[in-house]
Amino acid sequence: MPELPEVETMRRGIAAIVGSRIAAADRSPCERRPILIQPRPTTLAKRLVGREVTAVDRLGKRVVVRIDNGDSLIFEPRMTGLVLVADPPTKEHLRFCLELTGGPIRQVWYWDRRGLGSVRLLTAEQLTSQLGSGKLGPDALQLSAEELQLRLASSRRAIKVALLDQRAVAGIGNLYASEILNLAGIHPARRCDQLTRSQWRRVHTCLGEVLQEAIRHEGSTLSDGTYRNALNRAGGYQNMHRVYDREGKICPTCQATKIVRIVQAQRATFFCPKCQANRRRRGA
DNA sequence: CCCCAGTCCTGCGGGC
DNA sequence: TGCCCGCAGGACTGGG
Repeated sequence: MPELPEVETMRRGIAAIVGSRIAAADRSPCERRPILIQPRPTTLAKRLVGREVTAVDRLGKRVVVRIDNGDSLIFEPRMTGLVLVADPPTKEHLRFCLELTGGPIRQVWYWDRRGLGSVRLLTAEQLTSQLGSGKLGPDALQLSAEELQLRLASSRRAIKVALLDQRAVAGIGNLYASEILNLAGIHPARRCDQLTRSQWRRVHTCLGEVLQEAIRHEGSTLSDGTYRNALNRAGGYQNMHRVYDREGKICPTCQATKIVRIVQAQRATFFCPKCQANRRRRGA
């Protein structure tokens, strides 16, 4: 679930660790099957302890803690991971802890109910080869309309499926793909190679609007309540959702048509059949 | 190139 | 009421 807005909120929640020194790094006592930690915890701690944090970045849906020797500690939350500085939702799903000195934040926790996520320490070379531009497309918020069109317009895939491809554009997931296309008025099954230039501009504009607004509201906490910011507080953007998880409800744009749910690439897609009619030109 | 199904995992909600 | 099954999907993999 955590997509660009949620991961960006996590990043901001621990950004104050820049300049702090790492005092300890360890998996937390957790009876669950251990999550992926690389390298093994003892080696990882050896490489981290005593080092200084130089930056906290985001790469797509991952939080990247930069270390003063060029290494990067990558938190990848996947479905249910959280990066916390206080009060976890439950103790039993705490997976990893970073202890810090010399700054306002003493501990950064990685919490993960389902445990599909990971904590990995990568060298600069590993980072480039595993998460560089060949593996991960440009960030959704650092992308011009022209580049978006250039990267996707020759594809025969459905636009909604293509937006989920992290090699094309990094950061968009299942929830925001539906939201973006509803705001843009484009049918999710429309083939990329059939979108007009003005439609690509609209996708680009709406992509920025939806993601920025979601960041402003600190992300979406769905009914399962899993996602929280670093202070264990729920986000607010779920109250702004136009279509996601709103099958059968009235579309907020046309105020007339019921939202429909379909499945694309084995994932749920929500859209308004009236505002997002599947034809080349809208309205004309 | 692209598609599909399977994999990891847990909690919840529908159905009986 | 209680239990079982299926579903949720981010990233990845293997087969077609």
